[in-house]
Amino acid sequence: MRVLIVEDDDILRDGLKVGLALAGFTTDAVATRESADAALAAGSFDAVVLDLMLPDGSGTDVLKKLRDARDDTPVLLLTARDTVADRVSGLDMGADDYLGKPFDLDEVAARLRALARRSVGRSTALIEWASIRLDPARQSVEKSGTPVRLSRREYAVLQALMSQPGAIFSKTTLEDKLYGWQEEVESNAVEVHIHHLRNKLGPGLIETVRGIGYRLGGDN
Amino acid sequence: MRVLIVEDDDILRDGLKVGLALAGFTTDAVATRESADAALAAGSFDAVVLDLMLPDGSGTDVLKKLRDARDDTPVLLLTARDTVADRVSGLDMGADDYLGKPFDLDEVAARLRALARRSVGRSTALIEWASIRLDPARQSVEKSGTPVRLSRREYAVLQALMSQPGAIFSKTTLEDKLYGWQEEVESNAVEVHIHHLRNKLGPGLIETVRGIGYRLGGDN
DNA sequence: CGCTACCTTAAGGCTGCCTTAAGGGACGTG
DNA sequence: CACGTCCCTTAAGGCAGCCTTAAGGTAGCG
Repeated sequence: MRVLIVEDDDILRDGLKVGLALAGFTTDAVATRESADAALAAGSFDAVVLDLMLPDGSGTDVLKKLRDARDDTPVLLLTARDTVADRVSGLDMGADDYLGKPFDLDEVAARLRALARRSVGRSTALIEWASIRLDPARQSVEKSGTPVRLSRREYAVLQALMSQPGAIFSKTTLEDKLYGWQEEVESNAVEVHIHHLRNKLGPGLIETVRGIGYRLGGDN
Repeated sequence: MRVLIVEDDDILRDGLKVGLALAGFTTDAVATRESADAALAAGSFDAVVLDLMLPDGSGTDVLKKLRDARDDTPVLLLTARDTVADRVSGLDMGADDYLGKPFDLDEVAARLRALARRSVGRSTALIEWASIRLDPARQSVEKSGTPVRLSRREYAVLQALMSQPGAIFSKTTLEDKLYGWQEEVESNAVEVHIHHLRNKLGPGLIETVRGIGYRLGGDN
């Protein structure tokens, strides 16, 4: 779950970055309209947290540009001006949700989870596949009812795979979901995490599609 | 856009009905949990506006029942208790959005539009021919419903053939689809892959057109 | 009957993945 | 502040599966 944060206030931006990281999101943060456009054009995000007031323009411009490019990435608007008219116009402009400042970090995280969930066409908050159950809100995983301790990276890999059971994720795609720009990885880290996941969750769950990537498959 | 309103307060319910009608929605309104369950089981709605406090139970029960039935209809929760904890739990329970009372009708309408917008789309482009089904998104192939494991090259050959069922593909054309311009192949690799495909998918599917190439043909 | 195009099979090489282990950083604890 | 723990990354070696190649066999076509 990779999220782009667009917020010019340094303190708020860092707060969001830290808070969402704690909630299990991978984050990239920018402060200007221009860099937001660039980031959105370059990387693929699962959601965007977008401040309306930016130094070099309005967040609505970013939103409009995104939608004009037929990009459906869920967008959560943040704004100080919290009037109903603002909300309505923001939502009708293509935003998916709206929060007025001051906001609560837990609520931002919950709304992002709801948006991401809906964007892949799923309704329930729990994700289940074979004997595995994953709870995004609690960042917890169970196998056949017994809890399994996963590290953060392991959890992130599993969540990505379970977001679309059966779909194939290339190693590059998984890296994109695990790491922001800063922290680029130049190795087989994903392979190692997959290996640890297989140890903890049993064989047969994560299939290798040689030359292409990984996916959830079979059962057991 | 057909919306189900679940709200026990008569005044609020009528207000929602009128307001949403003015905003262009078709509405059905019920007042109890039981009738909400019945309405959801019977009709198909594009969205649900759901009050949490109902005379004969909680709105969360309705929500849970809906999601357990694998119904993805977007749900907008309404509630008087507007604490952050409530919102977070509501969203993580499978609701798509959340509004505290008092709310503004325009905002309800805008949020419903945002929900409905997101819930459409997502079509899978399967290619089918005879008893073979190919899913480009998953890079998977089924024969008569049972999955068939193909290697990357084999899959590439089959996808090429199925992209235009019945059309003839020369070996050169197929090679072009399999290999970049860099890596030239000087052998009968394509023939071998065709052979493996026939083994896995059965005879009769891939026809040889002597001197010209291959194509999908016949059936079975 | 000979030629050509294609089929079939098997073997070798190579790419990509798995596995393991070591080093370093973050975090908590004494 | 030092120490221990956990986790994450990096790197190296080994293994397996796939792809290609090549050689011999078979069917179509004159």
